[in-house]
Amino acid sequence: MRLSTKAQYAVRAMVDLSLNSAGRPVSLKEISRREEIPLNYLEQLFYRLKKGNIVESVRGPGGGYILARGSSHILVGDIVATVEEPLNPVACLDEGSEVCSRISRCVTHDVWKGLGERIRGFLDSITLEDLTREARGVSSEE
Amino acid sequence: MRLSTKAQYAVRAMVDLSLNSAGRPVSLKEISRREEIPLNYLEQLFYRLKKGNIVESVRGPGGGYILARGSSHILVGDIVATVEEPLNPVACLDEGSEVCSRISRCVTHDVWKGLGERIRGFLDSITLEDLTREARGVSSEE
DNA sequence: TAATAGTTGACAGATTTAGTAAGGCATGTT
DNA sequence: AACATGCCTTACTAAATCTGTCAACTATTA
Ligand code: FES
Ligand code: FES
Repeated sequence: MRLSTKAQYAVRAMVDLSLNSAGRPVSLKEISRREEIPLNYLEQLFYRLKKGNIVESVRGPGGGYILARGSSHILVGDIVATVEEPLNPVACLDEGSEVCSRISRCVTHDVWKGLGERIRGFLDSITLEDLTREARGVSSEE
Repeated sequence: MRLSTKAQYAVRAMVDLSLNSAGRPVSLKEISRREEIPLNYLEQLFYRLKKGNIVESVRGPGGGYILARGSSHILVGDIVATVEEPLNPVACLDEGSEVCSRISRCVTHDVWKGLGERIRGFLDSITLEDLTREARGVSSEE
């Protein structure tokens, strides 16, 4: 029941982006340095994030990425779902999949379905703005 | 964010066990046949389930497994946690692990921690009895 | 036109998972 | 006592997934 590092990296990178973008685009190079995430790996992640309409890119010198919308409208669940395709606990929930077993029409199916809904529900209850605000608070504390 | 087949098999097998044990022990051979789960694989699972005090074994001919306590006191979360050791979404929650990054003392950490708690909370809210009852209902419906 | 920075696909190494194999042990039956 | 049943335990392998790297390309701006 592990989240992939993709998801962890993506969320951290998005917080970093939101935190350090003062109107201007932020390059992956910067994020890579600050967050210690391999640049090439970040590229893959942002490729997906862009296709998921979570960020927009600005090409050329001085370019980079910017948020596609206000951070209060970007949910952690969006980021995770975009980068880690099917957020379902079991394969049969994915799309055109068959039932896993015949016993009583698979009672356990509903359990996993409910679990998936809880997971999504929780991650969708947190916005990028929440994390950014918290990050600012934490770094000035102590 | 996938559950291992271990967890899926284990829960299904436990429902099967609870459903088919009328006081007498149920052999893994039976469960294996009914649920179409490889016998050797089941043995591994029940080895753990026994160590987790969820089932008890009866050796010798006519032996098998029985529930260690009433099905209303066995939580789905117990089964999953026993068979799929650390139920945490990220490694740093496990035990003696280091912090994943230094940015602002890792804001995302609390998110994953909360997620783990939700997952456990949900799975702990369902008992084996719930599933057994449902299984009985479903098979007679329709 | 040269430098910057994003875009995209291919690929390899490491790790994890799923499943198999095999031998041993305990218990009850004949 | 011998045998059959069925649990107990470890070891191993094949397959899938995950993580990260490489390399070549395209668009933009100074
Ligand atoms: S059919 Fe979905 S868990 Fe069995
Ligand atoms: S330290 Fe736990 S997620 Fe970063």
